[in-house]
Amino acid sequence: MHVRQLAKMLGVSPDTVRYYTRIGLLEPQKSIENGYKFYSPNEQNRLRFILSARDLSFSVDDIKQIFHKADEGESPCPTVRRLIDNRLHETEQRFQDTLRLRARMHTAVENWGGKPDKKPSGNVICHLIDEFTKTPE
Amino acid sequence: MHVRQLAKMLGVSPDTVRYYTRIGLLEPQKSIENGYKFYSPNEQNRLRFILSARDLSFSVDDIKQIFHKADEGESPCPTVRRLIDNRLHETEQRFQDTLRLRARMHTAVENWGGKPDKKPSGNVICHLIDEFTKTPE
DNA sequence: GTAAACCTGTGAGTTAGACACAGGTCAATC
DNA sequence: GATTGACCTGTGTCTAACTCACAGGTTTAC
Ligand SMILES: [Zn+2]
Ligand SMILES: [Zn+2]
Ligand SMILES: [Zn+2]
Ligand SMILES: [Zn+2]
Repeated sequence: MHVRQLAKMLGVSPDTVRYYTRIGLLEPQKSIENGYKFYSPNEQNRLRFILSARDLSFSVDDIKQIFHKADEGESPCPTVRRLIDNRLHETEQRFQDTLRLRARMHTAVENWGGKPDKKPSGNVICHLIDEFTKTPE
Repeated sequence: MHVRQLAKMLGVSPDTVRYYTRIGLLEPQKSIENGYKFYSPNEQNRLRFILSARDLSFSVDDIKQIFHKADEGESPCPTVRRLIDNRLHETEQRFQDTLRLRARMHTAVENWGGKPDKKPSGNVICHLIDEFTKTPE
């Protein structure tokens, strides 16, 4: 199975498969004849796993660590539990940040609704942005 | 005013100021004597504006466009209104994505709480991740 | 046989800075 | 005046997770 077919089967772009291959997450056999990469059922399964882990926000480096454990025959579960704790904290942080940002942006747009356009002058580059920042209440 | 002093005054890292300078958002005068960059009050004001815009999620490229308008004496306000609409959609998308991800992760961690560690076998690399993906209900 | 359509691997580009580092500058000594 | 050490500078390189560009190889249709 070549890169495009595998990509289509699992619903990702060929470039994504190429990327995972390039960094060593996938190790297809290389055809001597034309240099094309051939993905065995085992590699297909590995990609499936990568995508499952990705959907839980595991990073590529996390997945490398998980594979490393599994390839040595050890249980990757402790690693997985430890890693997802980090990712959970990150996600919570990102969630809170995005929540705050969204509120700020909504407030700004509402404030700007009744304001006219103005040309820049003196220190004021855009009065919308300048004034919104200076009066945050 | 040199890079470190300016950075400290506005609460960002010197590298951030250097970055904005490198990409042309700031244009300090260059001392002929020692090559150090000198930031005038006008440049200081520009950095203040950059940081205000950044806090509303305007990208560096957005800010370039805003500066371009303002430098030509035109009102950047229409540009600003158009750009923030895009950023608002992006932020909303990111918010929803993060919300969903957070729920998925919480569910996963709860499911994994009562499960033992297992060694990899056959097609299963990590049963926690594999089984969670396959039984999403 | 040839032309077009399709596919491949590799190299480079993307964001918004962070980090490393060789060297320049400045104040306080001696 | 020379020297030491602390501090500061610009420039080059690196990051995550891909996406895009591109020269060339392969397959199919006629
Ligand atoms: Zn496991
Ligand atoms: Zn924790
Ligand atoms: Zn404006
Ligand atoms: Zn809209």
